[in-house]
Amino acid sequence: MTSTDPLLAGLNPQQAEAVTHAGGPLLVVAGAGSGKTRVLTRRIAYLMSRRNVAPYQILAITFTNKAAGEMKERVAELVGPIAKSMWVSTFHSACVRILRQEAMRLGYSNSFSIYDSADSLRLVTIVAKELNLDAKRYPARQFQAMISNAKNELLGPQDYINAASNQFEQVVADVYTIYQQRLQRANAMDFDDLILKTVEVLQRYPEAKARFRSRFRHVLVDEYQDTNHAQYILVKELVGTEAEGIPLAELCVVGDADQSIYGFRGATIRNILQFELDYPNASTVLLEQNYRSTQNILNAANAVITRNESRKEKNLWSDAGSGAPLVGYVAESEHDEAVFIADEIRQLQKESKSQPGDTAIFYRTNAQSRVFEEVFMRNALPYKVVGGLRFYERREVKDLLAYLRVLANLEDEISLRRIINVPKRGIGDTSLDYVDAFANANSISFWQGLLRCSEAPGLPSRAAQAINDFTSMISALNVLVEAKTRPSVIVEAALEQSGLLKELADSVDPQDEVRVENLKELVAVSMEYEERPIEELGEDEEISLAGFLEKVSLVADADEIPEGEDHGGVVTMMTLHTAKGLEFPTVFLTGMEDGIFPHSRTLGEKDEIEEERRLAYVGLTRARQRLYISRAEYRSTWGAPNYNPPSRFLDEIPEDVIEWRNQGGASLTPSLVRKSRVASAPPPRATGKKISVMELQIGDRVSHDTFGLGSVVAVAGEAEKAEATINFGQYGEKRLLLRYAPVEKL
DNA sequence: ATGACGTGACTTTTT
DNA sequence: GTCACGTCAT
Repeated sequence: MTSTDPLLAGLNPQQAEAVTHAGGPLLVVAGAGSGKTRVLTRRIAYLMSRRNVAPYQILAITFTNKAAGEMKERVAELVGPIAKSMWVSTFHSACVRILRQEAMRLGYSNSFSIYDSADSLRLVTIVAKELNLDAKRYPARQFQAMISNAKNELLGPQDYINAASNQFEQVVADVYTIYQQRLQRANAMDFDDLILKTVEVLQRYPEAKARFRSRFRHVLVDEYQDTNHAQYILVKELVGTEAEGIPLAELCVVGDADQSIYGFRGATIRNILQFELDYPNASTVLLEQNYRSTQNILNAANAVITRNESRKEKNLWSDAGSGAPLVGYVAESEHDEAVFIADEIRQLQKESKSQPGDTAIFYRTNAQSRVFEEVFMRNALPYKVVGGLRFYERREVKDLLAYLRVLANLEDEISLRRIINVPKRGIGDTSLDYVDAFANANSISFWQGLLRCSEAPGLPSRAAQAINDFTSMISALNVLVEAKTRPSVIVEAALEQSGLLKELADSVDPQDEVRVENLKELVAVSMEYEERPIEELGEDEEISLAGFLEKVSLVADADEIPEGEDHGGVVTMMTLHTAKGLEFPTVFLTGMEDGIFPHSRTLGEKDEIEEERRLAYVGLTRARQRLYISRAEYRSTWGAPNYNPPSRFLDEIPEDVIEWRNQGGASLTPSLVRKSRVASAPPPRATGKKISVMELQIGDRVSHDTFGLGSVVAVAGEAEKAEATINFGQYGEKRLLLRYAPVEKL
C-alpha cells in the first residue's frame, strides 16, 4: 500500500480496505486484538473528511457508553470537533433518543421512564400476584426471563398467545399481556422495549422510517456477534432494502464469532455467520494480524478456541515475539489464590515489570470478587471492582432516583410504590391495595388514584390524609420540573422535601453515614451532568431531568472502569463478560475449575460449553504481555468447601507455552494443618453480636468494609460506647462507634 | 403499620 | 453466608 493519505498511515492492507470500502454492506471479521477500534475510528474519519459525509449522517453503535465516548474523542482527534455531532452510542441509548421523539405514536409520552431489571421484576411480581399465581410454582424471575426472550425475538403479547403451545406458556402469555399493559399505563419501558418499540415505530410508520433513513446514511455496528434478533432487525430497518425504493444506508459491521458471549440474552452468532446471506452483495474483510499479545498468549488462546466444533477456521498471528511463558498456579483454596496474586503483583512491581494499574483480574461470577477484595484490602493494594452491586443499585440511591423518576413521569407506578412510604409515612400495603383496586376499577393510573384517594372505598381516612400529604409534596416538587429547573436543583429539593436526607442524617447507624455520602454523590453526578460542554450534546439533546435520568439508567458496568492508560494506578477486577473489548499488560485469569469456569450450569449442553470456551478465549486474549492462570483445589461456595476438578480449558492449553509454579496435590497436608489450627481457636460466631469491643490505640491500622484502609487518629469512650476517629484517606476522617462499625484491626 | 425473627433460595454472565 | 421475603407479635 503506497498511499500517502495520513488517515491510512500505519494500517495493514486489510485494515485500509475496511477503512476505504465504499458502496455495499461490509463485514469486518476482526480477530481479537486486530485493531478493529482503530479501523472503525479511521473509517468514520475517512467518511467525513474524504467522502464528504456529514457527521449527523453517521450512526455508530458500540457496546458501552464508555466505548462510544472514546470513539467520539478519537475521531475528533482526527477530524476536529465537528465529530461531536455524530450519533455514537449503544443500541439502547440510540433507541431512547429515537423514542424520545417518536414514542407518542405508540401511546407513550416523551418523558417515559426506563425500568431496569429490578423494576421490571417488581412489576412482574405484582402482576403474577394479581393473577393469583403461586410464587413458588411460578417464580417471577422465570416470567421475567421468558418475557425478555420473547421481546428479543420481537414477539409481542398477542404473538405469544398465538404461539403458546402448552399450559405453562399460556400462563406466561397472560402475565406478559398484563405486564405490558401495566408498563404502558405507567408510561414506562423496560430495557428490551427500548429496542422492540423502536423497531415497531420504524415498521409501522413509514414516514418516521423515511426520516431516519434519509438522515443516517452510514450505519456502523461494533461487536456484531453479540446482537440479538431484535437488534438485527433494527439495523435492517435502518439500512433498508432495495424493494423500498429509498437509497440504502451504507452498512459496516465489525465482529468476531469466536468472541460471542451473550447467547444467554438472545445474541446469536447467526447474525455474523450469515451476513452474506442477509445482505447479498456484501463484502468481507478479514483482520487476522494481532497487534496486542505475544505469540505464547496467542498460541494458548488459539489452541483453546480450536476445540469448538461449530466454528469457522481462522488464523490469528502476531509478530510480537513469543514473550514470557504463561504462568500456571494451583492454590489450595480461593484465599490462597488471592494471596498468590497479591504477592505476585507486588513482586512484579518491585521488579518494575508491571504496575498495579496495568493489571486486571478476571473471574467467571461476580461473587468471586469478594475474596480478592478482602486480601487486597489487607495488603493495602489499590483495586477497583467493576460491576457487581453498582452505585446506582444501592438502596438509597434507587430511592432518590425513584423520586426523580416520579417527578419526571407521574404515571410511573413502580417508582411511586417504591417511595410512597420511604421514609415512613404510615402508608402501608393494605392502603395501597385499596387505591390500586380503585384505580383499576376506574381505569385511571395509580397516581390519579392517589390524587382521588378520598373516593376510594374502604380506605381509612388516616391513610387518605397521609396520601394527600404525599401527593401535595410531589406536586409541589413537580412544579420545579415543569419550570425546567436545573436537574441538580431538583435533586437537592427532592432530597430535602422527601425527608430522605433527614431520616438518614438523624440516624445513629454508621451505615447511614455512607448512605448520605452516596446521596451527595448523586447530587454531584447531576451537577457534572449539567456542566458538560455544549459541543458534547447532540443537536436535539437538552439538559433536563429526563436527560439526567436517562444517562444514569443506561450506564453499563464497563462504563465504570477507571479512566486512563494506568487505570488510576489500581488493579481492575471484573467478570470475563465485562472484560470484553479491553486489554491489559498483565492479566490473571482465576477460578479455572470445572463447575466454576466452565460454570456448572453449562456442563450439560454442548452449545453452552462452547460459549464458555469463547469466554475463555476472550479472557486469554485480553493479555498483552503476561498471563497468569490459576485454580484452587477447594473453594468455599456458600459455607461448605467444595473440591472442584481442574477446568477442562486448562488441558487445552499447550504444555510448551505455560510454566507451572505449583502443580498442586502435594500441598494438601499444610492445608489440613492450617485448617486444624483455625479449628482449635474458633473465631467468634459470624452471625452473633460481638460481646466485647476491640481495643484500638492511636496509630493502629484498621480496615473497614466500606472505606477500606485507615489509621486511628483518636479514641474515646469505653466498652459499648467506645468510639474511634479514623482517617480513611480519600474518604476523610470518620468517627465510628466501634460496637457497630465493620472495622478490623490489622 | 411496623419491626423482629426465621426460612429459603441463591450465583452464571448484562443492557 | 447473605439477602429477600413471609410470619408473628407489638
